[in-house]
Amino acid sequence: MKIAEVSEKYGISADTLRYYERIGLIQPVNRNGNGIRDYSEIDLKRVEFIKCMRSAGLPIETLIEYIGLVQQGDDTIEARKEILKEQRTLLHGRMKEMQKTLDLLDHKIEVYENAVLKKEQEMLQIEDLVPEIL
Amino acid sequence: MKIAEVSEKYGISADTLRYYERIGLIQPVNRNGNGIRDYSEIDLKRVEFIKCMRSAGLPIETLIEYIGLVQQGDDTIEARKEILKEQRTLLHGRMKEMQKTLDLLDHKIEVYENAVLKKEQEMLQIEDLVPEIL
DNA sequence: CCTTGACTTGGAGTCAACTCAAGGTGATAC
DNA sequence: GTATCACCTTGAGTTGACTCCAAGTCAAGG
Repeated sequence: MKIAEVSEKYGISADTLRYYERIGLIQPVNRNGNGIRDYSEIDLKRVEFIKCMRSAGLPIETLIEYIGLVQQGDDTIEARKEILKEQRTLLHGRMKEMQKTLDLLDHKIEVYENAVLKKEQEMLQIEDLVPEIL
Repeated sequence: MKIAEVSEKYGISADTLRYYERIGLIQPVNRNGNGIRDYSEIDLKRVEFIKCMRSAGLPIETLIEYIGLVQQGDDTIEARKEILKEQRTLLHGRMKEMQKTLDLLDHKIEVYENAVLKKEQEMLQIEDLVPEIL
């Protein structure tokens, strides 16, 4: 699979895919005869994993460290687990913050909704008054 | 309340508080005789609101726009509501992404946990074997 | 009176994460 | 055979959000 298709498939720009590769966030992708990247199924899995982690805000540096450990083999399993656990904790914390914000947004929207309703009712009352004035 | 206390109270650096004020994210704070900021209760509420929104990743630009509308008075209620609704949708989307990532992290951690267990069991078996070899 | 320390300003510097640009190669379409 | 197109590389530029710096003011303590 060529870079444009991968870009399309995952919604990541080709520039970003190359960038990820050159900084070591994604392992080097195989090339066809002309030096053009040909993403394998495994490469796609890796892209998808990185996309998932990045979309949740895990820092690139941490992910590079993790990928580095993966490449070093089974002796690093414990270390990898620790990284993931730490990131899980951090992620969990951020989600809690976001939930608070979401609740506040909901509350504010509701307040605004009532404010609009109130305004509309006032308008109606004015309209209602018209016949009585007449 | 002086800037250092506000900074302490909310965990936002004094630099950032001044920065927020100069870009219009926080309305100008009253000064005492010597030009030193003296945060009122209302100012604190504003700081807290901004802190909450920023911690969830709402962009500064959007918040500036919102604050601008607030200052323009009641005619902007509808517009404000729309901004908040849009941000709520975006936030909701991000949280869903994060939940996916969290699930994946959980899964991977579990896999690693099992891998470690398996390794330990192998070790035990080797140890078990020793007496039989002897 | 002088120093220390918390505050002020405006502007510059930093950081993460892209994103773009310039210049080059090779396959395909006309 | 030449124009177009998608790809390549390296290095520079951009963006958002701070963060730091230099130079200055003021109040209080020794």
